[in-house]
Amino acid sequence: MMSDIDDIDRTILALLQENGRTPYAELGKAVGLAVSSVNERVKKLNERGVIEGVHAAVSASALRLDLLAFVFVGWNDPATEEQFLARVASEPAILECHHVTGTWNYLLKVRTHTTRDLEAFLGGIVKAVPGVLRTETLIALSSPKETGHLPLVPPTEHARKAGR
Amino acid sequence: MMSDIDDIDRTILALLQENGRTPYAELGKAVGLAVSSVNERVKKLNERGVIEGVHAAVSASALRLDLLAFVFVGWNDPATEEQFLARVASEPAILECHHVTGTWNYLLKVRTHTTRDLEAFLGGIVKAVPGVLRTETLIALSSPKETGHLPLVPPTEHARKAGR
DNA sequence: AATGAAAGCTTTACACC
DNA sequence: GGTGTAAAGCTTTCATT
Repeated sequence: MMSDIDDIDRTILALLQENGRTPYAELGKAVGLAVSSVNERVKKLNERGVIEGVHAAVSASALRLDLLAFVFVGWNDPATEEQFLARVASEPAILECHHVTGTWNYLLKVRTHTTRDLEAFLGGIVKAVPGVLRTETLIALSSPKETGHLPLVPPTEHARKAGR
Repeated sequence: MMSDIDDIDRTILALLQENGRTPYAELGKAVGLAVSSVNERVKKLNERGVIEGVHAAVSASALRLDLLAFVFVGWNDPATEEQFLARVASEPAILECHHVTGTWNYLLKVRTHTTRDLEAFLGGIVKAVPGVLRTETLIALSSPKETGHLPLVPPTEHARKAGR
């Protein structure tokens, strides 16, 4: 299959997920390949979209973005959705927006400096998007885990699951 | 102040958030500084922990991690928390774990291949951690926005807010 | 697909401002 | 703090297997 990801790719992905600037020499040592082979594999992982990008993780607290909130948003009129999504796209305080099952329409992950900023944000969402009827906000008191790192199951386990 | 982040730093952070491998020559052109100055600033941003790391973003769909779920977890006995957090730390399917306000204790963000894997995961959490009484799971049907990029307010706006 | 070697970039260190 | 320069390090390409 064209977009197959073998165990070597998984190891490379795991290392680059951890440190996106790991030198190819080090990746090569980890997987037992020459630098040029690693280069070719990484290039292909990028071309295939398996690697979507490399990004610096910036400290929220260093930016004083101390308030993390999850906001459920609901409406009755389906026409509300289009305007809501336009608002979501242009609002940098919204880190994530998920269409979820259950009684609510969407779940937002939002970072602001203070509760006052969050209040202003909530007012903005409800006021700026006609049709939004209700919101429910949960504040994150702490986040023991917060990573974008996907589970790259160890090669052996993966092989076992695939029935090999 | 020691950990002050000026407008030049913000521009650098915004560019590195977008592309963690932006060459210093390009960063320098964007902020009007020499390559060596950019190098020094980035070095300091790393040392100060403003940049927490650089990570490759791996495509969930390429790994067939097609199911994204938010799981609320609740218990009555406070002693449950310690074991729960140990379980969270060692479970790679859990991408995020937040201690939240409201009727639930924690909110988890979880990625699995299928509903079957999610079912196994939920059974594992409840069974493996004695004291966990209830869970509520929301499935993400789609995610119009999902970024770790923090809002780096434009320099002018920031300056205005700071009263300068 | 993988390899080593050469060429081309990028980062880093440093002397100076 | 910033700058340019030189050395070191990393990535990329390519002829070969």
